[in-house]
Amino acid sequence: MAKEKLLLLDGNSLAYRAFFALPPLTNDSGIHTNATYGFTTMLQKILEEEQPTQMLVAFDAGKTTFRHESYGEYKGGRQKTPPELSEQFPYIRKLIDAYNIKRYELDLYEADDIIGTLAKQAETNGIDVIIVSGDKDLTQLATDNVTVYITRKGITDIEKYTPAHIEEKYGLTPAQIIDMKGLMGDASDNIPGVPGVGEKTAIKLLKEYGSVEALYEAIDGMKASKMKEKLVENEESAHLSKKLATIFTEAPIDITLDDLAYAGPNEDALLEVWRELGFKSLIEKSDMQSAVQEQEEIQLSIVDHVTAAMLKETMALHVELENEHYHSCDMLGIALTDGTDAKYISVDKALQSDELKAWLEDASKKKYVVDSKAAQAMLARHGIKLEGVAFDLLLASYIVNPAISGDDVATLAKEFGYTNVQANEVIYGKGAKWSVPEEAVLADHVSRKAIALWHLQPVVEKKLKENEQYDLYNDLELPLAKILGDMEIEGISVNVETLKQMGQALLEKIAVIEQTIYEQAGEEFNINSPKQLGVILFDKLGLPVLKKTKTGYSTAADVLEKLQSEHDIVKHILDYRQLAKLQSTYIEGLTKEIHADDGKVHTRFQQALTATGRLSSTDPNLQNIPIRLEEGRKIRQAFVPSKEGWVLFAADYSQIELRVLAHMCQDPTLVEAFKEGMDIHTRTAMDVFGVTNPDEVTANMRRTAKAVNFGIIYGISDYGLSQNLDITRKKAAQFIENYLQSFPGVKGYMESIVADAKREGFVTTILNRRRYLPEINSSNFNLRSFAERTAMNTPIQGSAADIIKKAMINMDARLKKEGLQAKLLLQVHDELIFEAPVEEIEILERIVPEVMESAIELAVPLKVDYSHGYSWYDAK
DNA sequence: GTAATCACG
DNA sequence: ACGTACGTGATTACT
Repeated sequence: MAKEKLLLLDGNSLAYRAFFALPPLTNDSGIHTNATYGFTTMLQKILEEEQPTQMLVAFDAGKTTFRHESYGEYKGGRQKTPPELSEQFPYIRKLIDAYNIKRYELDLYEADDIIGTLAKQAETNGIDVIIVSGDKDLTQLATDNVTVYITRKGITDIEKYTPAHIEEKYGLTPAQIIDMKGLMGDASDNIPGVPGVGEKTAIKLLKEYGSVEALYEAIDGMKASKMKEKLVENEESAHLSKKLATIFTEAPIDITLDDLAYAGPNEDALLEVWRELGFKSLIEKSDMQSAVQEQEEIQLSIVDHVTAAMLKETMALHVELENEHYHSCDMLGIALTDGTDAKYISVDKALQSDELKAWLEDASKKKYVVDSKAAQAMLARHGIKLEGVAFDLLLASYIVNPAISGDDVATLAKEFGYTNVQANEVIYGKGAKWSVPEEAVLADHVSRKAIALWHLQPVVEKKLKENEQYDLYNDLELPLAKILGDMEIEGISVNVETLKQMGQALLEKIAVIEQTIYEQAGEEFNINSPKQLGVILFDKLGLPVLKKTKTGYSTAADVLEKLQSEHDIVKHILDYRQLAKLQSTYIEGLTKEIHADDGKVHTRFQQALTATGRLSSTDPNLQNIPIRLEEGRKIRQAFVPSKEGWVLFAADYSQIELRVLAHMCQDPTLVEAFKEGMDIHTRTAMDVFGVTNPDEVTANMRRTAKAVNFGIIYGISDYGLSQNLDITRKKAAQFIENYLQSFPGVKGYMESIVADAKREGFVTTILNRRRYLPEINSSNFNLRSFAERTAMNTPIQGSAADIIKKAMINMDARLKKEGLQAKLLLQVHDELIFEAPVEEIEILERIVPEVMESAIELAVPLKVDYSHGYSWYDAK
């Protein structure tokens, strides 16, 4: 049998090390994970390298130890453990348990003492011992059979202390480490030592005298010096300090070496904890991922013929898709359950069944689904109009907590403690290994999803009601999903020819600029590579470096703009960048997304993604089509109506976020300004610059005021404003102060919303959407400041999102009621884009502003601007 | 996969 | 003193 090897870990010390060595990390639920992650990687590495036969992690027990009896101030004056670390200790314990590693703590004793005691016992029994800690004190335990591993700066970087290494490093024996600490003390443990004696002096003294005791026996013979005085004066302290630093190797532990046998982790439990903590890279690296989570049996039947008897009044329905691109991918299967057994129906059978089609289209038959919009869009491609969605797990989870990420049923289910369903990755694999399994496996997986939905519907709805968010979910998000589905399915026509011509013109221009840049640089290089560009600009041409990134020089537009006067090449690079962006993203990228069959693009609006409640748009993103610069704006000429004689109609909220702010803070000046229909940036300029007449406000003053207003919405900071306006921080701070003095209501609101967030842990919008801010009470300045700005911004941005969502629902109803052909196509945060027959424009001009302005009544009026034209470009 | 950049509100 | 504007998505380069 191989020689036994005992690994002893200092749990507290390693957790602290990991916490301070790694940047602040959090998982999807906002729990900090830097200590747990560092601890885990360290553990993984050491397990692999050492292959121990026995293991234990020791922890410090409560606050007081036997050392406090002889010295009350022991470890006094220590900083309180940061809450971001405290919250991680339970997970570290969970991790250790999942590894099947013994952990131990003992009242009145520190982890050191437990480790010392066990190390001694093991050595007596001829077992090799390795001790791992971040605390050098432990090196006193080193012997020929006991090696002490101390982590260096990182956590996986380790220095191995054997007696020989200690001799080499300090010229001392391990036992003399204690004497060294007795003389020099330890600030972190509040051990006094002898003032004025540091590491160097302590080592010198010990080389000469051997120990603290021997030193004091010989002290009379020492020649008079300042140091001798200090030593004499602090003799008592030296002895006490040595005593405190001595690790006790006779602790009354009630575990034996036999209890410490280590035979490897419980892989399922470990994966479970890793998933909870969001250690995706570790899960992927490990070969445990294939380990199938223990699943309860389910009752399911694969049906050949859908009968009316199978289709109940209320059922969980799952439509399994190949991937997230539901406008183009395949459907893999369908499962239904009413809480008894589950029915799995293959795609072929499902599409042949008129009974199923009728049931799916029957609004009175209630369906519990996940991602109703995806199911709606997929079924629509097969001529089935999904109706009667009564529960959508994706949306409900998002409302409970928008930080919950992922659209996999397994991921969402787990948030609510339901685990009887596998992650897609487990069933299909990922990347190149992705494949659809045999039907039995697929049927089981899809059925489990339906069963999960059935179980979760009451659980999640209860949670929504507890948080008073059921209305937001049921009356806003759920009906909105269907409207968004209709919009996506409808799509918007894009003229390929227009794009093609623009692309050709762009390519020619780009080629010319490219040559000019190469000439001015004196060589050819990849202009698209910031790294290569940096070398040309800052090394070769010697332009001044104004800003750096983590990896090198910054070549971002704001930096280049400041360098324009330095060299002609800069302007050309800016032009190149602008045109290259248009070409790659908006000409080539957009063209790829045009469906060949209808000449349209069908974006996907992500409804359960943003932290604030906004939508986002992907494949293609239609919410960032250029508008600010004329060259880019022309891209909009390619967006056209789908029918002859139709036009595009666009309506946007004017200053919706500032109006929301006015409503929430009730600042009299701000409210009044909106009620009187004033230009809000001019009004702000008057207050910030102290002028009484709007005519005195210059264009520049208004521009500055506009930036201040943005700053207010974003959670103002003087630095941010100074960067934006390219002014000094001091000036920016002055503007902010002027603003807050002029609008005391805003100041009060900002203060109270941050205070609320600190108390409740979350902020809310007008319709009670929540965003949790776990870092609002962090002791880390950056994290806390970020959370504070978020607390100020989210209610504003989120409430604006609430308003336009409500407007979309009301608008959809209104279009139906009026019997119009006009269709809503796009939403871009504060604007709605429709297409309509030209003869309906007059009606739209009347009803769209009316519906949008009355979506939610605020303390200030909402204002909507609108226009129409043959293309999106012309609807300005 | 991450970083840098840039498009939008 | 700390280092920053809020919220997104796509492309490219590079490891």
